[in-house]
Amino acid sequence: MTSSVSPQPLPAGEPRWLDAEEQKAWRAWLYSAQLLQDRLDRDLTQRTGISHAYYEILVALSETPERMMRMSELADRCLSSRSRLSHAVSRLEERGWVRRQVCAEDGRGQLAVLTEEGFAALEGAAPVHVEGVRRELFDQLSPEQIENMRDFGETLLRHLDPNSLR
Amino acid sequence: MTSSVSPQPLPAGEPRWLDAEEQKAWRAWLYSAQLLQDRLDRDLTQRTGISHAYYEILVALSETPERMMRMSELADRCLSSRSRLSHAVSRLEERGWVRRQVCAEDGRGQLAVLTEEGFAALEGAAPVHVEGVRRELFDQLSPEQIENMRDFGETLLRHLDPNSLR
DNA sequence: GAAGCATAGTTGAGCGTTGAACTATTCCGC
DNA sequence: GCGGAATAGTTCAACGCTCAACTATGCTTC
Repeated sequence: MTSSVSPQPLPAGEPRWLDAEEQKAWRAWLYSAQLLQDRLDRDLTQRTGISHAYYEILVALSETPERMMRMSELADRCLSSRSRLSHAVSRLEERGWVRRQVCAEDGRGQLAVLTEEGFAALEGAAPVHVEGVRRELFDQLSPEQIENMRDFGETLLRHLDPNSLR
Repeated sequence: MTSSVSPQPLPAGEPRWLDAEEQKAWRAWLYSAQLLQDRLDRDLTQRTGISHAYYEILVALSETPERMMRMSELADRCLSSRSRLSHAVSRLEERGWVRRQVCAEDGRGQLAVLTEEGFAALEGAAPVHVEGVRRELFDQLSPEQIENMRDFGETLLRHLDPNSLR
């Protein structure tokens, strides 16, 4: 958290406070999202030694034909800042799961490449991950609720990040 | 992330992989949740100097009659570990927004007390926070989608944390 | 009332994230 | 092809979080 406060213009007039029903809806979403992410991350980390953040990086790389990707593209794909991704890839390099390679077409660029060891680690973690998502999310919801979840997510994504609905 | 891997029993048999539609629903939820939390936290932090985590602590304290709460109760309310909350309260103490006070009924306990300065900081941040939640969330959704969001959240909360539906 | 155990909270070290400053390369206009 | 702007990625320092170890108080049972 930076401490520099730059007060930007807020809409004038009384704040549009949430009423009791809106509060409940907001809290239900916030708490469920935090608890679910926390539970899945904890479960995956404890069982496989791979945090959800690292898992996402490995998945992204594994889904490309050559199992490699430009650093910036990988950062976007993982909703990560470049700095954060750079640190994370360094740590994955130490584990021998990813290596860096200068990009042939652009001398400024780097490619993150998934190693065989990295792919094996991902193969080990994937069943644990999918089982967690099933157990904590899909198994708890009706088909209609799942459809609503998707509709809700896609609506928000259109607003938050128009480029992310690939 | 700890690196100690303790392989616990997974259900035997083939993993129940997600099909294409399930993948889309899962990703829509995950990305929207991450982007929304990120956007709200960033916006609040930049405009007020108060992160969402700190904001939640101040709100919890402000909602009690005496503007004070036991550390553990506050941790539960904020979906926080005790350690995390203890660190956070220390940092809020440095800002003069919270102070600690030994609990009269239980010598082991501590009360976190919201100071006048802390309350003032909260009053300044609240309009910014609610405006963010409106702009990024409620304003993007139909009444039906809002109802679905609540239903979804409450369903998950019953599974994840049966005590959290006050 | 002492021993053993449970509970409340803090501390410290290590890891991860953040935002700003920095290096290196490429692109653009002339 | 030169100078300046833009882009790609890394590094650093400060902050925050996690887990485990620790202190201190209260509870229970004999």
